[in-house]
Amino acid sequence: MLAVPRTPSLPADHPCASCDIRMRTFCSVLDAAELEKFRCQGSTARIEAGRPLFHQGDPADVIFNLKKGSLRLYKLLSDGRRQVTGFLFPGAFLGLAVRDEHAFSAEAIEPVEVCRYTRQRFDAFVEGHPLMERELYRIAAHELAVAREQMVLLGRKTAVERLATFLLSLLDRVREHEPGADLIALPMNRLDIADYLGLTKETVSRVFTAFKTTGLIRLLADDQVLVLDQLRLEQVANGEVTFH
Amino acid sequence: MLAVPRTPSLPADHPCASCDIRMRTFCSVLDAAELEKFRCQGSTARIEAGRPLFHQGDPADVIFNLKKGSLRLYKLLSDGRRQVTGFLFPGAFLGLAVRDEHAFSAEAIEPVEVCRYTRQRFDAFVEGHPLMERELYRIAAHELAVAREQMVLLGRKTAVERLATFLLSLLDRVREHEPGADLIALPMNRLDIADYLGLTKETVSRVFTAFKTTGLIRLLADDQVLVLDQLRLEQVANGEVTFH
DNA sequence: CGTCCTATTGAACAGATTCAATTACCGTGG
DNA sequence: CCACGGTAATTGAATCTGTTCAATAGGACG
Repeated sequence: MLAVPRTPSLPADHPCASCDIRMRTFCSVLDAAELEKFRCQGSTARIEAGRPLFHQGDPADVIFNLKKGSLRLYKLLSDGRRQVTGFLFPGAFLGLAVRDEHAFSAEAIEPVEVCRYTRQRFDAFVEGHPLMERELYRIAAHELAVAREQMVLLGRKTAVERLATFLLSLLDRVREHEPGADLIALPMNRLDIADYLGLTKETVSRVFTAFKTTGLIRLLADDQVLVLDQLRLEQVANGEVTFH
Repeated sequence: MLAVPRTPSLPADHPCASCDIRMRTFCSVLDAAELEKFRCQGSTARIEAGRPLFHQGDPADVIFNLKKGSLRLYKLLSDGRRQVTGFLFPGAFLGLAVRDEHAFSAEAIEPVEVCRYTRQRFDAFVEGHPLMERELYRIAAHELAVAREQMVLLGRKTAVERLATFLLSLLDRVREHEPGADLIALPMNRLDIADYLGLTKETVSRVFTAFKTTGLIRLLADDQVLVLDQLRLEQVANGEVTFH
């Protein structure tokens, strides 16, 4: 469908020992026995940094559960312009498309570990569990809300507001696991961030510098960002501060 | 939650005689008796042009089924910047949020007729119909795909590409009902279109003029657009033509 | 026919991009 | 441990697309 460079298919299967990251989400809707029945039907695969899980247009016959690492999801225009529609982190489900073809590409940003289920098997499992159906709907509706929030960012926010918003969303995610944390990992590069925020990598870089020199953040080694002034970052994200 | 001007609540109820536009969609998953059971539990309301159905932050306790007219959905930033996240046309469902508060506002663009169901009643109905659950998931997943396509438009397309894409999407919609048609109704004004495409009303106006003078479209009275050269409009939408 | 609102057009401006050059960083090998 | 090489990030300057502000034209309606 799209003329994008293909890499060979995923590495060979080996049994999945503990693919229960996302499964925990389903604990609330499935009893232990049912959960166990589904838990280890998948197989684990490791994917190295930069490698695709699938491309836009590929048949959507596999469901992924991201166990380790991070992914970028993106869509391409025919001339190569790219829009990153999202980043995925451990616990995320991927491949829940209704269509039989993927509408976007997924690539590993860092070395990744995923648990894979055939769509057939996943569908069969869901078939017998109406509450799973509801949970899937809940997930889709949440992603829809996130996507619409991103539409606001892309359509109406300035470069400075976009990056501030992005950093705060990453901070939120970190704090789900470590309340009070102020250190953000940035596994994706500037181009990824730019293509996610509808900017260029140069603009992203410049805004990072501006945030740094005004004392909002500190850029550390190993792709890490320390948030120094969350309050002002929030004001910047909401356009409550002119910033120049 | 948001300081937006409120208008009084919806006009008084009156019985719904034939709220079956969207119900047809569910025919595939419900038998006739079940469908009938749900069909007329709603009440019809008329809303005049410019009036809201609900605002961002309002409790999401009503489900709407759009029977006549068109709606704009939008989100506001605190300083008044607006992002229109979508336009709704007859047959559309609205209010299917998972959260208990609306994440966006909905306003009538033209005089509108909706069928309303209480969320409570709708949920109760869905509860007993697992296939409905699946259908709702299907709808949400489709809207998610549309939202991501719009992210590409907002993040990576030029003004000219955006408007061409928009016109073609409207043309698609028209042709679902009238194959081969080339006349598009534009009930929304330039500002609505601009806020949907992440542009200003002036830019939208300028691009309309450019499309007109290059023979792509003709602007007719009564907010109608005649598509004269669909092929070239598609090339423009896909950036295959420089256009200047 | 006049009023009001929307749409169009024009001209100056600004934010972000583009293109180019420099610097920083990281892994590798000596 | 340090020099080297390659990639990514940063910085600079010119350019450009789209915005802003302002004025004019058009259209619906009383």
